[in-house]
Amino acid sequence: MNEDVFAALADPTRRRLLELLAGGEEPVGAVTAALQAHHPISQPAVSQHLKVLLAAGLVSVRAEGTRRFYALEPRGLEPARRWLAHLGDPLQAFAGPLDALATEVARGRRARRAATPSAGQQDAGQRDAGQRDAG
Amino acid sequence: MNEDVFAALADPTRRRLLELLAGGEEPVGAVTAALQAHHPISQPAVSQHLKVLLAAGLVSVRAEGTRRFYALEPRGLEPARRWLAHLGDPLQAFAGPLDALATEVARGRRARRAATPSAGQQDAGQRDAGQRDAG
DNA sequence: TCCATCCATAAGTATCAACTTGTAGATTGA
DNA sequence: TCAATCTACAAGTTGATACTTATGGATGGA
Repeated sequence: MNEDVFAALADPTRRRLLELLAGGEEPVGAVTAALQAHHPISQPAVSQHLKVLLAAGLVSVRAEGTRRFYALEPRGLEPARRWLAHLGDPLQAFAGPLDALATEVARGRRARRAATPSAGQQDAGQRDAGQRDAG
Repeated sequence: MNEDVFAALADPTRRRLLELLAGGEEPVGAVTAALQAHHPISQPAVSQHLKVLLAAGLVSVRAEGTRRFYALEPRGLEPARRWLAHLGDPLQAFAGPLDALATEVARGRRARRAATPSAGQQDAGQRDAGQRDAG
């Protein structure tokens, strides 16, 4: 649900946590021990990473006794997957959100093409970044 | 090539740059202008972002005159795509890399069960990494 | 040659993020 | 009730990173 998914995935420790949870739900202590087998890390640090993953919708929690079982939430990865897929299929992708940007870029191309190359094109673009060709 | 691909993708400005370049190669000035249509950002900042994307293998450059054309490098996204795909297919994925970790997790469970904890709690678990229970 | 343009690098700042230690809340067992 | 265990929160530190302005190198036109 969150487009901060990529930010959550940026940390290698968090990616390792997701890999661990891909095998099934685990309590915090178990994944902490698993991480510690690789490199020293404190239990609060793991809790904080899990919190980030939870906020990003990449994991879910279930309490049982004193333990909290975290599980991978596969649907949370969909925004990332979709974004990557669309970037490979630029034909129809990003039509909406990129509309304005595409317009800007297209203007740049036109400017370059039609340019009476004596005048700067981008300087105008940078300074005049207010005008919009909204069309 | 780089597993820092996720780190490169973590920044929204860099993602927007990739979206812009998905429409075809563009010189720095054009993408700078496009970004500036959204929010103020300096040209050096854009250059720095492009440098990060280049290091991550997500874009390529081509010099032409005074301009440098950046283009999306679709193959650079493959590690990210693959990682996401494998996480969705946990059945066979990560069997190798996660083997050791899974072992650790299992050992942690056993340790918790069998442990005679006199002092530390899970600290003992990571130090204890010697006993093996083949059952 | 001189100047303008395009872009990258340098240097400095400020915000953010990952980590630590310490501790508190919740649950379980004696 | 008391002690032990599991986990999250609080506060503080440190390093990374995203940004700025200033500037330099390269190219192209007059």
